[in-house]
Amino acid sequence: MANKAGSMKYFKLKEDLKNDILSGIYKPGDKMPSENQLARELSISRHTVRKALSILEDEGYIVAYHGKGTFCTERAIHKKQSRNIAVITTYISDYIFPQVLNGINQVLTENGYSLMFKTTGNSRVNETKCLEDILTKDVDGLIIEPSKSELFCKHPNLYQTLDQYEIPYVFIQGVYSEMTDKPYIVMDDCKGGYLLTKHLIETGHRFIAGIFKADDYQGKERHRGYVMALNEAGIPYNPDAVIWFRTEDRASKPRGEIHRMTKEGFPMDAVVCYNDQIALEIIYELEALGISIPDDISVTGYDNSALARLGVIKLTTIAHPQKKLGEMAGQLLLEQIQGIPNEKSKVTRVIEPELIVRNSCKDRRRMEEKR
Amino acid sequence: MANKAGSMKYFKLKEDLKNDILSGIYKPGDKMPSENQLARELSISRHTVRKALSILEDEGYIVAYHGKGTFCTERAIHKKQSRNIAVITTYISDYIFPQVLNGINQVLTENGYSLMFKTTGNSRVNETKCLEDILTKDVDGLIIEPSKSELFCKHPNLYQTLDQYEIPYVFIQGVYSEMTDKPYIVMDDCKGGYLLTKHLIETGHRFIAGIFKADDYQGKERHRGYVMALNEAGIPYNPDAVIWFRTEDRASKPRGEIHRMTKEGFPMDAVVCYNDQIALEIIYELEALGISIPDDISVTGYDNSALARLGVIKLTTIAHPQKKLGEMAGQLLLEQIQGIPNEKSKVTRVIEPELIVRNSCKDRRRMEEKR
DNA sequence: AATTATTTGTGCGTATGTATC
DNA sequence: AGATACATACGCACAAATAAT
Repeated sequence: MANKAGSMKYFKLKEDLKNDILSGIYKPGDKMPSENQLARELSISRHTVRKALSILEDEGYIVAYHGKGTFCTERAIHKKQSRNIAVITTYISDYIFPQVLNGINQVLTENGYSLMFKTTGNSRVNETKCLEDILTKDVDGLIIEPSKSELFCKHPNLYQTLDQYEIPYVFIQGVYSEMTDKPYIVMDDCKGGYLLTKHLIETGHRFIAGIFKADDYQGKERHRGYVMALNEAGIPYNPDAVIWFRTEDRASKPRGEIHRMTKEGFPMDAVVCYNDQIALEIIYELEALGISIPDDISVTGYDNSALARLGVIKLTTIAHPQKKLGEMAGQLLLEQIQGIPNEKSKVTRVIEPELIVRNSCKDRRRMEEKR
Repeated sequence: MANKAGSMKYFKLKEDLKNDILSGIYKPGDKMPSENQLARELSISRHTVRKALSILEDEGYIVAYHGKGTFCTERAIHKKQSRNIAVITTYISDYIFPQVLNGINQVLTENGYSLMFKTTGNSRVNETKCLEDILTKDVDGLIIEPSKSELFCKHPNLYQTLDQYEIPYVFIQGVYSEMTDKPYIVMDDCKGGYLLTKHLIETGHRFIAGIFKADDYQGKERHRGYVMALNEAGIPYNPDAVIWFRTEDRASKPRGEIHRMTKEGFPMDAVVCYNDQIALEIIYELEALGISIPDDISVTGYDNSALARLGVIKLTTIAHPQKKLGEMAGQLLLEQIQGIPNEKSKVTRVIEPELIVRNSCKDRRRMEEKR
């Protein structure tokens, strides 16, 4: 009897208690009213009270101790603490990623987390899939290297969902331009491009070509630094001296274009390359055309990868503290997870680039002096 | 009353019913006895029956439909299909691992799985931790590269637990000698060592030193092949010509010993090295001592890593189909997961080694002919 | 050191509501 | 309409753990 509209008393009680907890009436650690007390005050049976409490316990809001009482859970439990963290990168085995992953792995396993890895192959469709997939698992946090970071973010809604679930995330290597208010760790790629170009200018180069990646943050930034250095030295910027490539034509376009420019007699005494990989390809291409590196043309790389040190021609490049980047990302994410939400959410860290001079560039001032 | 030893009737009933389901008395889709029927037959109250059933429903073994009845869940639920797979390796960024992980990643993500990575740093204590940790998460399968695989397995009980939970696992790179009945994928390292040594013998070498890793499967196997080739050619095996090192003294011992042997005038015209990394270190050490490679001493590597191709001295080595190994491991694990358990559980695949000849070895027959 | 009150955990019996067949 | 089965709810009794007396 006495049971019409607001049926399912246990459900209503459960919801009421949950709201009381969430609104702070019962604070973490507080003792909840005893079962008998609730039953008496609400004029319902203890059995019904127990059912409601049992559900709340399953959901993690309260804990019952035999003989002591029922207590509101210490740290808001709706955060399930899976101690899993997801890492999404473009590639897993290429280039600098192994070391970055190594750094992430080290910091986070030291803190008792397990890592889940996913790769996008620099495809935004895959990035969407990865994010959706991760939302079905439960992870405490996310480190993500955006795919084609210079294009518009394709799925802001997924990041909103992450925010709703209060799953912190940290960008590395690049950021979507609309999301720069989120925590991210990048190298100052602009300054890196600037340092390389400035070094070439200071060592007597005047016709400096550039090869940059069009569809990521780093490419655009390195190009920006390249332009800054030229402007600063009063050398006019020539768009025809810049080759833009994308993920899709990575393997063919830079070599093809440099081949064409050489054949057409485009004046060049140096090439600033997007990274070490491209630099080596350019060197092979130029040497195949009978051009000597660095005697005829100087070439710079970026990242100081293993490739830069091992060949006959050792690349002048920018040091990329790969493992350090991973460690910093792990550390920043830990702070996001442990720290109070809605506070210092705009943390960003920038890694300073460092110029490494090797023998892929020639100091052309001496030649002038010798004349 | 009537309540002594087998206390907690609901618990006992829950366990009994679970066993009945697992042992096939109730098959997926079957209708379970009604609450009243169970209560009557077991002479317990319906309330107690309900409690037991409610727990089983939470655990996913049964589903209750209002007004219809309670049914055994379709696909045996105790296999929770988390679609997570764990990968445990010794290292993550070193050497050939990135490519192996790449292969695993590709095959398994294509099949809708997410990967969880853990590294041991080749420490068996860490391997134990990783396995324990993985048992707390739920994974559908496990790919593991054993740490110090030539030593006795330190935690057979953990693998037994995996068996109990019916979590399939696949070994890569090596196997604990007690567990060769488990599925694993390894290269025929013995044959690889044999091929390298045989090649050196055929090209006129007679004083062939060897450097091998003592604490893993691969090291022992490669050494075995080295000995086989020597025996076959009638060259006596000289233990003093073999340097054994372990994970701990990896960085110092091989270089130190080869230095000592050289200084002592130990006769050598070739060195078979455990892998490319060691080979390069030995080359540096020997060249620092004024010995020319390959003119004075030939050196072989193993794995055909990026290191083997990039230097001035390009290593004669054994091709390691790194990505392929990862793909095969992923494939084998998928078969274990999808296949009927207790069937073809002894699947093992061996990768054939392939000799790659480069310029770190000299053909000394020509010298003899010229005389 | 033993007792007592309080509180949660287990179990029984009953009644009513509601969905399915 | 009626039988069956699960869902919700009430009341009671006792066990076991805890804390205070």
